[in-house]
Amino acid sequence: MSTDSDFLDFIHKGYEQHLPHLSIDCAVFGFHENQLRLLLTKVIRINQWSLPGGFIRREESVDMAAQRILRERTGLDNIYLEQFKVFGSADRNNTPDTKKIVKSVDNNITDDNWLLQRMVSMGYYALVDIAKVTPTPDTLSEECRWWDLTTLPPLLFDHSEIVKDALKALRQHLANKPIGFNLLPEKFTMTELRRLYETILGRTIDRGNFEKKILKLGILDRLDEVKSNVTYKAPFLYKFNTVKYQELLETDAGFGF
Amino acid sequence: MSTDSDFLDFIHKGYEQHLPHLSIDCAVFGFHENQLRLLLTKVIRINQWSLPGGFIRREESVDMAAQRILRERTGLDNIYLEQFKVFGSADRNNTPDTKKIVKSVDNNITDDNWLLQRMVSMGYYALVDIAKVTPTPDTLSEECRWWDLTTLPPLLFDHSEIVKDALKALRQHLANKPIGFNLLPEKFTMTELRRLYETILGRTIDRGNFEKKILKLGILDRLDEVKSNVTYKAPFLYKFNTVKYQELLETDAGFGF
DNA sequence: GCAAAAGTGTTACTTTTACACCCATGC
DNA sequence: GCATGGGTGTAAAAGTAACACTTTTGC
Repeated sequence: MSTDSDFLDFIHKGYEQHLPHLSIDCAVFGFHENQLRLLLTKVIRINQWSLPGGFIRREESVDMAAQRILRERTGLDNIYLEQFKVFGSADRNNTPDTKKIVKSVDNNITDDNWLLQRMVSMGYYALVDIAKVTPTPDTLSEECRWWDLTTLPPLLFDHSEIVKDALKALRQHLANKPIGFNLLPEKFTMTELRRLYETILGRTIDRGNFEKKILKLGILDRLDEVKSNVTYKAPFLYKFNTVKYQELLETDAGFGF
Repeated sequence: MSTDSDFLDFIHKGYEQHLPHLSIDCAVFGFHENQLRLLLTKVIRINQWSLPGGFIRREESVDMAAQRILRERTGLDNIYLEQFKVFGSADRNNTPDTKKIVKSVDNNITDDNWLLQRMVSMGYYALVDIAKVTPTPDTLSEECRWWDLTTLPPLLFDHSEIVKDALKALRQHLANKPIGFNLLPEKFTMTELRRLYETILGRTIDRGNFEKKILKLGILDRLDEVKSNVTYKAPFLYKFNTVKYQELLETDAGFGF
């Protein structure tokens, strides 16, 4: 689907390969300089930003579709993904924009085109290490880049609501499961982890208490290594222990910050 | 859709009114004699039990569809409903049963019939006061009744997995939000409420501590009324305070039992 | 009186919170 | 030295868990 003719084919006959009326929208979160960031794509012609998204191929599961879509946007495999809500209003994508986008490619497209139909969207959020991502626009987009979550532009359709709900789900999950690590590089300091929690939960957390609490979970391994190039006492680096993490997930243990 | 010809019409042309490839499955929970119960429908011809479910009309939202479907099965309006997961495997309803059901009504139906296509299902769970429900089969079912959750029959498709996940979501939510009241009648005793929690969470809870904790939330009003016809000291009746409940939901307050 | 379950209180234990103290580093 | 942030400890407060004592009712 990289050439123009492939693209026209997708618009006209995409329903042969994809399920109609079903779409996926992903809120991809990253963390950089103590700020939560969101990956957005700029839709062609209408000059409007939207969440990365796509459709479900007839032979793939919904979860696999989300993984595939994000692989295309980020270059990453095995992304941490959570399907948090279904967006199913009858009129959520019934806006002039929808026609404008499609007709900008082929003005002969009729109103019964599959892309102009009602779409029920599966909302996912993803947590990624921002340094590993290569933002890549899709065929319907002219740009793909990170935005600071505090200064988002207006978004397509109900995508602002999706972001709001994704953030709510993320906060809820973060307070109950140790998922924050997915936003950090492999090695990180205790303060980096704490800043992440503070940013997402929107409040400060006592330094000493945070360290005690998170270490007691037993899911962090302290390395014999400190962060270099700092102008103060070099802090230890920690690594996330996947084995103990899995154990913790299964026990459903509380984790309230 | 009550006569046979309406039904044939639904099979042949239902896609005109409904979204294809999308279905809804509901795990409806009730509580009776200290047991959690589940509402099931028996599918015609194949002698198999399944979750109540249905399809989404083109003009209604997914949530409204779920409410409508359960209104038809239970006679109740404004049911407490939670969309907890999407079931989106590519082959989840690709079984001989699917054809058998549809072809039992009209043997001329072809494999491209909309009901035989892949279905992505929105999983909901519902909490109802079992005494208010009038179980009513739909056109594809010959029976609709309550089952004890501990002795469920084998279920259609992946419905057993849906039930398992619904129960998991219910446990998770119950421990964080005061939603259990939806399973009880308007007036209830403290012990009835505690038994409900014990049953769903699968463990005993100290009587005194439970009472203290739940009263401190301030969402229960003790009535000047006691339960009658008991052979022991008559316990007070309590009523659920909707106003305070809403406040609590908004504050996202913890509620860990 | 006795059994059963309600209503309430007491105490020990655990967890959380707030904050303090000293350490290492670069300027 | 001193400012900055790291690493660790402690004590008060809050919350939780275990259980005990009394009350009411029907038999």
